[in-house]
Amino acid sequence: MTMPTFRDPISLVGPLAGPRERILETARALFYSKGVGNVGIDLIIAESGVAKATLYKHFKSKDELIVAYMRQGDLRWLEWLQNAVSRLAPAPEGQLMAVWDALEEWFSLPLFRGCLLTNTVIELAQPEHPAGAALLEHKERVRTYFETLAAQVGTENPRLTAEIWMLLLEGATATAAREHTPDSAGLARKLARDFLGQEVALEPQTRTQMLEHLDFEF
Amino acid sequence: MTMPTFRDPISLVGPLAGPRERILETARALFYSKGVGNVGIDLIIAESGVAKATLYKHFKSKDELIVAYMRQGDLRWLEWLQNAVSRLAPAPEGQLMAVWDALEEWFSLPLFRGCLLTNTVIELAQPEHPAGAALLEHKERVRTYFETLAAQVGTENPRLTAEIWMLLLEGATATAAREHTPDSAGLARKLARDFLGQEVALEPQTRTQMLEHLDFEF
DNA sequence: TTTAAGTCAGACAGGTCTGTCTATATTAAG
DNA sequence: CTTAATATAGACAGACCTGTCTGACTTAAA
Repeated sequence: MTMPTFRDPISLVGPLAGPRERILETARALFYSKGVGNVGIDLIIAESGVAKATLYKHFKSKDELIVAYMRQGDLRWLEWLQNAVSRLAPAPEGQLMAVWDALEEWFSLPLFRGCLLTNTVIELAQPEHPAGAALLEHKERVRTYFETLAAQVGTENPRLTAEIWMLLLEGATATAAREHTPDSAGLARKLARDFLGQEVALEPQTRTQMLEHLDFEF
Repeated sequence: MTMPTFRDPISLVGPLAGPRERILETARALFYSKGVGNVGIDLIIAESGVAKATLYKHFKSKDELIVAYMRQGDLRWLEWLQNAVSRLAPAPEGQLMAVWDALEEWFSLPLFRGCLLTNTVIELAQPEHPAGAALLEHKERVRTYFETLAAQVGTENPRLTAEIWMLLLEGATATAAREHTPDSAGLARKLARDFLGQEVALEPQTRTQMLEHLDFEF
């Protein structure tokens, strides 16, 4: 009498993924595009094909699911950035500036809507919510990554360089999301290049290699 | 039998303000601190002391109230910025850089939570919502103001300068809201100063006057 | 084959939200 | 004073939301 459980063989996350993965993958797509406050639990279970009791077995509350969604976004985005930078600039000298090329790719995605974690914290608007801490940890991870890239090319002050990269990242991201164009990546690249032109103190050979990377575009 | 209508003589907007002003003032405080999605109509009418039918007489829907809230925030914030800049730098040569001092004041407000319009657009997450157009118009107004300041001090490319000011504004605002400190204003000021140091081409006398303004702090 | 854990489907309670409506009270102009 | 416009208080419908619960089904290991 009862139909056998339906398992879509080509669903988004695949039939082999467990309920937790399917929930998180569905939450990622829906939360990011519509905002965490505009997506109900009922929609997530419908889209993921998971029972409501199963969702609440894996996540005690919607808030907990939101935090898990942010943690996942944290790791996934940073991993994507690092891969994109390595792909765009195989040589270490160009990686610090290749950040802006990677961001331009990100801004060009049709579904781009700004930083997942920043958007969530703004939407929740609750200073005590654990989402705030998750956001700070994410940005600190990104800043540290920038600092290693800066140290790699021998900038005078890798910490300052990383903080400037963060500021330009925030500005370019907010601008790209608002204007629906990736142009702000080019402006950030220009400011970053000007800064490096003043601050970088390298052995002449490495410096020349690096400045070659800075010259294309803009 | 019925109590006379109560009018708090020292209420936020004052007893003389009409219902529309009281609604907008209450919406401004509540929407900004808690987010437009986390504030119900019932709360606004309770805090403003206005009847629900009156609110829906002045605003056809909550969406319309949200847009009016954004338009008000647009004009008020820009007016505040212009006043702050004029106060901080009475001489025109210093006004372009005084923007960063004004922003530092803004970031230092206890209730600061980022750009009112940007936050609202992020929260709504609806590409077709008129809030998006209101945001673009606001930012264009700000950019134009920066361009006049840049032209005032004779920068080589006022348009480019204004766009850089916008990018740094976005970055510093997002950072200050996240970190709960006004420090990002200083970093934006440094980048802005470095840019002007490269780009400004003025008669030597004006240039000297301006660079004096750039020297304090950082 | 039995058993235990995990999953599914969906009803349900209790709350919140927007927007409408009724009925009364106030205000201002003629 | 009369009248028309406006404001007030609050009930209400209809929708949506989170989180709990029941009961049946599936799966895998003992």
